[in-house]
Amino acid sequence: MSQPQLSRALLQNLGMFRNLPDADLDSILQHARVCRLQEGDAAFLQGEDAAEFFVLLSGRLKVVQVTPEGEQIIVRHVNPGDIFGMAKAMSRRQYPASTVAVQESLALAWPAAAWDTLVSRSPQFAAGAIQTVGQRLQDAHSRIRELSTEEVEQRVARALLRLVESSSTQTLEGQEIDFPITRQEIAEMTGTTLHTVSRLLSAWKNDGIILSGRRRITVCSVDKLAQLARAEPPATPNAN
Amino acid sequence: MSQPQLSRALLQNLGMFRNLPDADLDSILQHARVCRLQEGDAAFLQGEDAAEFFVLLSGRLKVVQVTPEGEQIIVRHVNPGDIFGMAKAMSRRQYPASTVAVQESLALAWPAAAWDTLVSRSPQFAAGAIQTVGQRLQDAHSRIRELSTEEVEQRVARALLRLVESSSTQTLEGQEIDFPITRQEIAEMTGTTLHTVSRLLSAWKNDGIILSGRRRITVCSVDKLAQLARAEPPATPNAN
DNA sequence: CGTCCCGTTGATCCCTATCAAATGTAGTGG
DNA sequence: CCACTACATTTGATAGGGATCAACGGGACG
Repeated sequence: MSQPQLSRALLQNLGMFRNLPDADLDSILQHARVCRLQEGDAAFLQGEDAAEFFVLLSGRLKVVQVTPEGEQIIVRHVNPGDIFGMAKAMSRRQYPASTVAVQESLALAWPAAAWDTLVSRSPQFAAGAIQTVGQRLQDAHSRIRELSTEEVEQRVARALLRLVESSSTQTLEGQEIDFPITRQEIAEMTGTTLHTVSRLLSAWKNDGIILSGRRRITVCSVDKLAQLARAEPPATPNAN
Repeated sequence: MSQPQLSRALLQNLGMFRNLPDADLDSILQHARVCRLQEGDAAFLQGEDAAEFFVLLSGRLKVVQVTPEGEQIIVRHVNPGDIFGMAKAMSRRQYPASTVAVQESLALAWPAAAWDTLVSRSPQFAAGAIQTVGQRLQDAHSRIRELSTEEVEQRVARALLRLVESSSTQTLEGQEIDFPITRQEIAEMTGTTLHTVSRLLSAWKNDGIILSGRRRITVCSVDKLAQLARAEPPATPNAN
């Protein structure tokens, strides 16, 4: 089991691992398993026994729930540096969702038991975990608020903005989303259908707000998109 | 400042406070402030500085967010034994929502600083907090899934079932929800309008599934309601 | 006994899901 | 290098679930 050299540098800037002494970090790294994922591979599946928790080093994952009726929704995306699969830490037996790579990814995995060790060894780690979960709870509440009160157009606009925010690259034309994404997936993020998403994106493409190809989206005008996300701009923004 | 006698018994069965030595519990109780709330009173308001966290001893609260446009949504209800207002523990400066009594209530409040003391004194306390927040995150994801994929009727049915589950009393006619609740509030829980809720409840009343008066709801047939929550029963459930 | 809320019920409209094809685009294997 | 296949996207037509607009009725409380 000769692990590749895992550097402390991987973890020590990762929020929850901050404030841990180097010795602890080293010991933690020794128990880590490296987890390589090709696009489409799952780190784990909904309902599986929550045996491990993970940190994403590189790439991008989506967290997916399937409803009893077989529909999918995307709960969130996992970015490099994020912890995921903390089910056991929340005292869940099984993972409540599947986590799937949307591009080639690299993660570290630890046996769930290691969690308790970490928490008891460092109150800061526990505090970091609470903060992380708390942030996700905030995000979830935001989405609930949006799903409850906003129209599809605003929700889709907001979803794009979040993607730009969390993982996009500046290009000549604008901010390009770093990983391949389909209309179907955007629909699963916003509680609508791929048809409606397609129509919206087509309209926005006509207005020069975005560019898009197969599984690629570039946001040209973040401002106009933010405008749309706020509210329906009254067709005539006042001759002013 | 002669506090009423606060018994350890109030806390020691409260999940997060379990596993704390009696001496610690006593010391914790000494720093608690008693917080009495009349119906309609707020423990704190959205946007206020998160100076305290709370435990509800008796009564019932609702956690409410207002959107930029002034619409309200009910994030969750707080039941006796629940912790609320943990914003500071999640490193939020301000409370992200208001918390308002829907009936006369009694709570304990601690200065936010006490949180860190608790976490560092007891890893179990930290673990309990993570579990609590994790459970709420699960619940939030369930709601997102429902808002994304289900129809209004199912969502309202499910909301009623949850209320029955968490705070109802068996009466002659069925399970009566313990606190006053309006159609408007149910609408705010389910992302719809009071009109639609009223229509649904009227229909269900006709079918003998519920009884309702002003701000009062009794569920007579939990089974039929669960049926409705699952899916639209095809008008003819098959002559079987 | 009047006023304030809360609840009920019509009528109408419109956003968006659904149904149905056609077109485009990558990848594959011959 | 091209035909073939699988998957993504686009676009039209249609229908329907709920929101919205508008009144009215009824119980509680001062």
